[in-house]
Amino acid sequence: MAKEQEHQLIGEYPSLPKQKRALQKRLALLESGRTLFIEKGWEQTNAKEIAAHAHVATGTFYRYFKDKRQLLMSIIEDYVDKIIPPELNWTNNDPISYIAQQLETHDCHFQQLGLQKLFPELLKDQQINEIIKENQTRIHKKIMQKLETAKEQGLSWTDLDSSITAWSIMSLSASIIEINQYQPNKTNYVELAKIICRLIFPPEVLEKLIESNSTSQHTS
Amino acid sequence: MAKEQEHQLIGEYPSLPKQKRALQKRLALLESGRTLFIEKGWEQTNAKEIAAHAHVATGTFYRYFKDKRQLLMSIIEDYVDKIIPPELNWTNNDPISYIAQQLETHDCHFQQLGLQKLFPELLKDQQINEIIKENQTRIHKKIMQKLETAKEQGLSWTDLDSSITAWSIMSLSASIIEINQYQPNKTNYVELAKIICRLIFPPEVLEKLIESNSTSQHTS
Amino acid sequence: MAKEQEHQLIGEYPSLPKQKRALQKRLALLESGRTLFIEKGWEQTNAKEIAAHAHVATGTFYRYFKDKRQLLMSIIEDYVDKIIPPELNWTNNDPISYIAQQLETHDCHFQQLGLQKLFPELLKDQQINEIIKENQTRIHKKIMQKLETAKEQGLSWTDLDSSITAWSIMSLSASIIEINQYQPNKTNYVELAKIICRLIFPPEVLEKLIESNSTSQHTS
Amino acid sequence: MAKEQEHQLIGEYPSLPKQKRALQKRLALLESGRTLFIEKGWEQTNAKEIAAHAHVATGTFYRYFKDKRQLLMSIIEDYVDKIIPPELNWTNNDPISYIAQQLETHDCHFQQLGLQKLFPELLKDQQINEIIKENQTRIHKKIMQKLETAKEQGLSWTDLDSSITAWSIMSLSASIIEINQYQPNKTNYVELAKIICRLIFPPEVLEKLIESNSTSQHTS
DNA sequence: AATGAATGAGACTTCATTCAT
DNA sequence: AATGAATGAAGTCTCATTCAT
Repeated sequence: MAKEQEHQLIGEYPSLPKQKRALQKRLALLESGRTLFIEKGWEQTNAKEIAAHAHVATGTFYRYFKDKRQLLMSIIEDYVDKIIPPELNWTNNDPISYIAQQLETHDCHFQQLGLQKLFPELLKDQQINEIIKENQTRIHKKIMQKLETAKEQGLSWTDLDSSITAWSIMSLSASIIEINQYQPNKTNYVELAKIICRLIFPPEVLEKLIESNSTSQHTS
Repeated sequence: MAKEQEHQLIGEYPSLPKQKRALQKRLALLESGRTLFIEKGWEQTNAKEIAAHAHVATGTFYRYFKDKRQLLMSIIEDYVDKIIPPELNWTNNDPISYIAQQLETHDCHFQQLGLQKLFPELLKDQQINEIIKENQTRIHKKIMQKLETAKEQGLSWTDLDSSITAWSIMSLSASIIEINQYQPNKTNYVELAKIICRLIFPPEVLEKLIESNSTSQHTS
Repeated sequence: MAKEQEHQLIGEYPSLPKQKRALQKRLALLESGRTLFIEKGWEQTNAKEIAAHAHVATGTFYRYFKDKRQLLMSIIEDYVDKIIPPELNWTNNDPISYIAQQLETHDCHFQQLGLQKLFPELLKDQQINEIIKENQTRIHKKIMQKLETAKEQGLSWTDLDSSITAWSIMSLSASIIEINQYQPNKTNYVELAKIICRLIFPPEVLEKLIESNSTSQHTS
Repeated sequence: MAKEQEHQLIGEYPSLPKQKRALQKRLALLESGRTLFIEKGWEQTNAKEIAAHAHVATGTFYRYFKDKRQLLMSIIEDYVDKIIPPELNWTNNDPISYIAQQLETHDCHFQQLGLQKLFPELLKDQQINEIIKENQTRIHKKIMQKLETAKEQGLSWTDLDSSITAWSIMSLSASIIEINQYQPNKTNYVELAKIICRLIFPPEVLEKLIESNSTSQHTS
């Protein structure tokens, strides 16, 4: 803001189109909201503070957001996919390292957003709840289909229910965040990946998969 | 007030009711609080309503509870162990049916309490959070020890990290509630139990365990 | 309850029973509201001020009144009959002095209430508007009936429409307030009464009425 | 702003628009304001809406009007004479039909403006109040003078106070609007005119006046 | 001149908690 | 102990008006 104003006085306006500047204020509010929600908690943060922290007037807050909740909604809108366990895709890869990497990415995103503390609050919102549920269902379906395919190809366990296995995989994926809180360790990703793989592949199959993928990578 | 508090431990009730009627009022308030919190949500319920619903005066509320939060704390105090994933003990049992039954019990308790809706609120409370964390850690330790023992006895997988496996088991146990919400089914308990067992025992071990236990049960 | 409480403590409290005290607060708020509305105007007065002026907390205001408007409603509720033109009854009286006296009473009430300034505001309220309209219609009906009777008895003009005359009488009655503002004078009441009488009685009839009433009063 | 105001008379427009387009905007705002005030009420209408309805920006509103109130003032400025009871002039006419026609004209104007709903608001404005009062006084004076003249010529009642009669006539004239609301009827104008005439002329005088005027009209 | 985003004072209201009875 | 009226801080949100472009 300081920079901008320097240019204004001199007369060479950066001349950001109105919409863009407005967009910036909106973003400032979003960021300010996210920061404060994480820092002080949802209930402990009020619209006035969010506005002040974003260096705008209270009224401006209400130009862009109906209320505090809508701000929260907007904050997570773009990140819905990141607060949802990753869609694990193990085909054509070394499953363990692939999954481990996915877990790490998911965990990083989540941590970066600092949304852990907001998560409970999010769940209260029916709309958000629905979005999350839909995504969960969608992902569950994809994972299940892959499990079925794998089963048909004789790659996976035959005695486990695909649907429950899919939910389990999702649950385990999500748990990486909690595990890292209790017991932070770089190897958690790999270890959890191994566990997830155990739910999918019998050990001998997994070995072959790793082998073949590492070979193909070698050749390629 | 200062005086009174000197005589009290923090978190204790403003006055320990010794008479029956008083105890009844306290219980009425607890029940009233639980009902309303579940029905309308924590924030949407106020002290006046809780008191009214319990057929006492607003002021009486504060004779039994320091504030609204303490009421919530008291509500869950007795149930902390029930909102925590069960401590799975598979020794000397058919692991699958034993775990399945544990899952069912846990799920039932949880559902009955209707605490799902309060859970997010609970997590905000540092004190409760700590209690939960402690319990989690304690349970994790126990499970891990059993896993280690099992490993030593050659009963369990040797390539999985015991600690992460223990967390995974806990995570899966807790996920039964969510799974039942997405896909209600009586067999979920058994299917999830199978999955948990897969993380512990190689299939051939599990078979033997089941066999021996059913035999031992026959003989006994 | 009031009695009981007097005996509880030494008994020398002003010890107004709860209800009574509450009622007093309510009255204080009503009076405070009336005063401030008249003094500063409706829009310029807010709930906080009304409460402060009545020496109660803001919240107390909202225990007794839903909002500012409801306070206003309550203020005038009891006075609705006083802000409505008087119901003129001239039978068996010296019409002029009777009407003059009625006008004076009405004017005094109105002035005392200081409601002139609030009147415009009152009219905005639909509910109040309806009450006023109903009363107006009721009074109009009564006056008209009397006019009809008088006409039948040959006491009143025969060429004037009773309904319009009734409205005119009401309008003139109400106008005393305005007239007194423009041109304050003790004789206004009598002069306006004369004018109203002119709309009802031909001069010769009026004379006889006055005469006979004054005679009957002498004899009685 | 300070500078600008120095060059302006209080109550004058921030800038006197000299160009056609500007004038049009001003008119659009006036019309927009009038419409919305009537439709939604004074308090319920805000500057933003008025501007939007006139297809100009919010800021433009304040180029033409100091504030919302000034807009209202400007709206009625041209119509002040129309919200004031008509100046009844009965000389050289059939008084009844003349007055009836005046009443109708007044009523029509008033209705057309839709100012009934704004009236209460107008009265709050001191400036407007004064204008109205001045006009009322002026009209009252004129009517009274005519009454005095009539009295001298032996045309009117001798026992009625001219001043009060004048106020009464004004009050009755104004009441046509209310009467029409309660009891809409085309003949109201004539009937009320008759009543007003009764306050001025004794029946026999009125008859003669009507006769002579109709004759004179015939001859002319 | 015109624009419309920005401002911020302040209105209204709720409710956890206290206190007089 | 019990009562419920009273408190008043704190929150949400509006809108007349200003201001940068």
